[in-house]
Amino acid sequence: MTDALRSAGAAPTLEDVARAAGVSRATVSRVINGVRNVDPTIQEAVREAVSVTGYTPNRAARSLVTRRTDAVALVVSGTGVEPAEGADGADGEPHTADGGEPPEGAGEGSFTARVFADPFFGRVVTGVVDYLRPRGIHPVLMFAESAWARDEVVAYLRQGSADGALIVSTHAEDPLPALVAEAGLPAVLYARPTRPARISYVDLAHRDGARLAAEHLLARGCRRIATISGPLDVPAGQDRLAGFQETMARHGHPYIPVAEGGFTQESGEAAMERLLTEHPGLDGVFAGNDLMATGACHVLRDHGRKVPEDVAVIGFDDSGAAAACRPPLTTVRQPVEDMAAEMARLLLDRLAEPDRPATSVIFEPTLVVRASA
Amino acid sequence: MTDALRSAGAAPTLEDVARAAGVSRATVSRVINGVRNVDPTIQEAVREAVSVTGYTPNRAARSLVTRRTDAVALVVSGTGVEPAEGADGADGEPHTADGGEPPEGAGEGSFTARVFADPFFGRVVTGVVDYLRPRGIHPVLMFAESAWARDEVVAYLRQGSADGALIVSTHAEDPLPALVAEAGLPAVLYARPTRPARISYVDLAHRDGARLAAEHLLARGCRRIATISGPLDVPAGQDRLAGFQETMARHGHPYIPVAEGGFTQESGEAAMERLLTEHPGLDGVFAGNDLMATGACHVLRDHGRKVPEDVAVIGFDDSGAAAACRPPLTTVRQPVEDMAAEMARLLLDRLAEPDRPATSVIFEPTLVVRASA
DNA sequence: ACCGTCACGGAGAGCGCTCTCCCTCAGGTC
DNA sequence: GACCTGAGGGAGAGCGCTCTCCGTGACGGT
Repeated sequence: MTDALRSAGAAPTLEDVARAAGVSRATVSRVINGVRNVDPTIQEAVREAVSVTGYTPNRAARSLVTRRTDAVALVVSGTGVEPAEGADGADGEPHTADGGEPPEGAGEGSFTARVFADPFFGRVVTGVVDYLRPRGIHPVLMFAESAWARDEVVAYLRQGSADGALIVSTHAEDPLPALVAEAGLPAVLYARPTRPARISYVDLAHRDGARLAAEHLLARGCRRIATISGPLDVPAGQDRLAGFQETMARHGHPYIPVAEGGFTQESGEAAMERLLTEHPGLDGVFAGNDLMATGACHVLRDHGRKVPEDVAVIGFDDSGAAAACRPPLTTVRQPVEDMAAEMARLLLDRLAEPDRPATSVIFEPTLVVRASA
Repeated sequence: MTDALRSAGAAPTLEDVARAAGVSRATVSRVINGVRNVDPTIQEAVREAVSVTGYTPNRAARSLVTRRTDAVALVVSGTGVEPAEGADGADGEPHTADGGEPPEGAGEGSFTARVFADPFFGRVVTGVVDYLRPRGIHPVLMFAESAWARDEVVAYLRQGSADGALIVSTHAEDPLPALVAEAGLPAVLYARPTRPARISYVDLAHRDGARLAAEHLLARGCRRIATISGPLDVPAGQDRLAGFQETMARHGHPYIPVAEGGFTQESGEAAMERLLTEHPGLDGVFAGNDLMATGACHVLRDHGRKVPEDVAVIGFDDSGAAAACRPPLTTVRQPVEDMAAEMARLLLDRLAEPDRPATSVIFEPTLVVRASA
């Protein structure tokens, strides 16, 4: 009758299974977790009892003793407001409200909305999830765009609600990596932290990617080349620009017109307009990412320039936007999914061996030639 | 000295705080959870002790007793393979490697990758997160594209790893809603389930949206109108088509050429090509979503048709793709973020009052007029 | 026949928290 | 003064699990 009550009421516990199988709790636990040797006959009996009772281990109880949750925080970090001084007007970071209170915000302008407007994050999620899933780890989505949100992330980890964090930072000067590192919480970053910290990360050799783009443009015969850079307060933006300028200089083009964008299509359009006004004769453009390259293509066409005949355009990332663009974009591929998976791998390694020192893995970009250049 | 050891070693517990404040565990708990009256002086002492010890409540321990995790599963459900055309095979479950094994898959073709290729999901996440965050609830991202994955989701919920589920189904004949409903697990769906189930959902009045599009095209003077439908095994695809045909019929256009697409840009391109071959004279197109509309615009331009002068194009969703398209798309807006937030609200309501009956909330679409029609 | 040495199962002590009791004490009330 | 009341605080029993011990019995070497 206890069984009857059980099946009707609360979820079955280890105790119930043990009783049903005629063994002790410990044995059931051993069978379930596949640890130590258990007599095959008993194993069978336990499995039988498990399926009869419809038992599912209670995660909270397990976590309480193992100190593991099999969950990791996947946090998108950035700044909602936090002035990002340095760069002046073109900071590309709209000023939203950012109090000490949890954000009640929603809609178009919210941080979360902006984040997912970029296909980049979807790719990160894909890479992370595809790696974590077969390993039984679940990602908890978090955003850390304000001081309040950052504290929440740290608290979340300290509470042991997640075993570690995968942090994708959209901004330099992001305080989160330092916070997490100081607290000694296991974490891995996407992109090198601005200030060095004892924390692992994966990154791309942005300069090499920009070099690839420059060389391709040059090899194509372009001679009046300009670039639409990403935001200059983001390392990726800086590095791509620097690498591009560097290579161009080495090939005898010490001066390259630059228009700063904000990694969005609209900002790419605006930047292209500016470039076109000041340098109507340009015949090649390297954009800091595909979204901006797409915007550039639109503007070029609006101005009667054919891509690639009149102006060659190269993007960066090889995101979905690159293939969707007309013409399809020649672009520098960033293997985001692989990088995200590696990030997850580094974190899991670290969790397995807490003493393991921080490491970094740098990926090499490749040129994907399509129609735009 | 105990304190010294504490601060160096393990995380402080309630016990530590209690000792520091000179009260009992129960009192500290009361202060932290703000339940019952506690003397203001003692409250202050406890808060002080909390900050001195750097205490953070352990979530697992709390969950163990409260039976709440303050986490919800945000699950994207669907089937491994997209096409499912013909829609005859009725089973809706295309045959993928759908064994008992966890998927090790990754990259371009993986379910997760395809999911995030569509801006739609980013918007759902945005809506959900923006609603949940201020309420201290965290979303755990899950995918349920195979029998294995579905079982995992159910197990996850049964384990009490999450308090409930928000399910976004990409496919009709998706078995997950039924599984979850049967198990009596709290859940809310995005889009009405194919087979009615005792489960709440939010949805859009797709037919009304399609009517808006039809009327706009007609009012514009289009007379040779065709449509690119979404996949016909998805309710949203069916309803939008049906609503469109219905309205057109009512206005004296009983026959409307239809090309079925798969909600992707490429499928929109292919469908447009087909339409153009068979009906070169068409002057208006309604696409089942913005991605396909964007593809249609590309193809139309490739064929020398000006949008909207020669052919008017209307999309559906008002996703980021609509504004990014050249020309910007006139489209039927689906307030995804609001709908997602509502979905979260319904779930939280249900968790607060478990007996509350299942409800549904239907949103009305609106027409957003831009340049393409 | 004896003593390791395994292989295997059970007992039971927690993990850190919440929450129900129960106790105490101040302030009425009759 | 006896009694009630309600506010405020403590004790302690678990929540369901893991894991360290320890006990037992089978086996083999000497």
